[in-house]
Amino acid sequence: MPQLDSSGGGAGGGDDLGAPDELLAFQDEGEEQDDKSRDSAAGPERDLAELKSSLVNESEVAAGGAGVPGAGAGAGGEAEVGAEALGRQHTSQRLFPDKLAESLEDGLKAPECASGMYKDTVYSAFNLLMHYPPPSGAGQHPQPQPPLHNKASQPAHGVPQLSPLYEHFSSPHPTPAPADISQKQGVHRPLQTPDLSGFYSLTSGSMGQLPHTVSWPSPPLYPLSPSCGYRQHFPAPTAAPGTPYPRFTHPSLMLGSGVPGHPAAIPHPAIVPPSGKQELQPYDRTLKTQAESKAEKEAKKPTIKKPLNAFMLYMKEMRAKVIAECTLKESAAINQILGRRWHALSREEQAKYYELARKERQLHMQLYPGWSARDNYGKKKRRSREKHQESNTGGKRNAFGTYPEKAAAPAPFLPMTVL
DNA sequence: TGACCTTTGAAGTTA
DNA sequence: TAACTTCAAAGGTCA
Repeated sequence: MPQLDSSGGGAGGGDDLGAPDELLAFQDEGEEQDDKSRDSAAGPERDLAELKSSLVNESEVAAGGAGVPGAGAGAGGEAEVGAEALGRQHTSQRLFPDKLAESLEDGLKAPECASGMYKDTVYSAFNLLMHYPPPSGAGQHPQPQPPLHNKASQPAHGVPQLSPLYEHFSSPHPTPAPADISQKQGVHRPLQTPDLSGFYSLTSGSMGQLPHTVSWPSPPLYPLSPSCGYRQHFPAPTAAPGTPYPRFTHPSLMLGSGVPGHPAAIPHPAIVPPSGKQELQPYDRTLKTQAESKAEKEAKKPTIKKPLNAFMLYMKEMRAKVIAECTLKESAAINQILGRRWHALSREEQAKYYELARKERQLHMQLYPGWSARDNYGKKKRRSREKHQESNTGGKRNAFGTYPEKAAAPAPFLPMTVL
């Protein structure tokens, strides 16, 4: 049983952010330890074979109209997938009629996909993280944090995405941000610990949002592979001698255009305009009423993204690897593989990501004390997904991602709740 | 152009 | 409090 939060409060020194589900998940993991041991012993080839087998079975189900429940999920170590995943796999099979299975088949055919599947899992980011000082640890000099009254009061371009924390650890150039910058530049919400500032950098996914006005050698700085966000293999930026390495590693440093003395303001990628469209030019704006402008302004408030959970961090790290190994590109297919790999991970391996995710949540809380996941509710339009699900499965997906009407598998976390 | 697909986990909402 | 819903990443796909 991994001691995520109970062993001295973890690396973060706080149990408050330890997600209950982590422990629950591990409890569940513990019950499946035998299965996982068998999985591990069998090696990646077995996993792939099962995955492939499941896909074949799913195709058979699709073709025959009625398959054998559970057969598609494989046997033995895949029991966890079994009934619980049946609904999802039915769904996926339904939604990716042949393409998904085909793409997965193609990917699995690649020898490197099977051979390298579980090798060389890189946890360098986590290892670095483990040496990371606690956010509000002893010896620090916490600065007063002005409360976050509302998002409108935030700097319009100062919203980091927490995942860069993770990415930053993989960076060959962990550039600690100067602690004094936040003070000099009127940072809205300084970090408690200057060390933390070094873990915020621009993410891969939104690099294109950076304006070209930024005066540094842009190409080498950003992750070239938007799919993985890795930075560790990127060449060092080639700046002129004496040119300071561009530092935008902290949201406090990513100041908006309204900040005096900062012509090269950098909107952080985590600040996602809801529409993704350019704002109206000033002369266009005159055409709008004040009310409309106000409403528009409200709608265009920067979005603070949710911190990534353990699985998301795992996906972010492993996605590129899976893509390279399996020559897959469809995220849906890749995510299926990653989901299975995630289940195949040992508890210790998963614990690393849980801990990493806990760190991200800690940082997120420190940076945005007033932020709530609720803030982003409704920002994504779910057009007719519910309708699709209901019509196709006869019911809504429950909290465990299953469809109770079809998959009556017990809740995986039930044992822990009993305990 | 933007929702959908797919995955798990966290957190919010609802009954 | 259990059950349910939404969002987080990612990129191809499709309406």
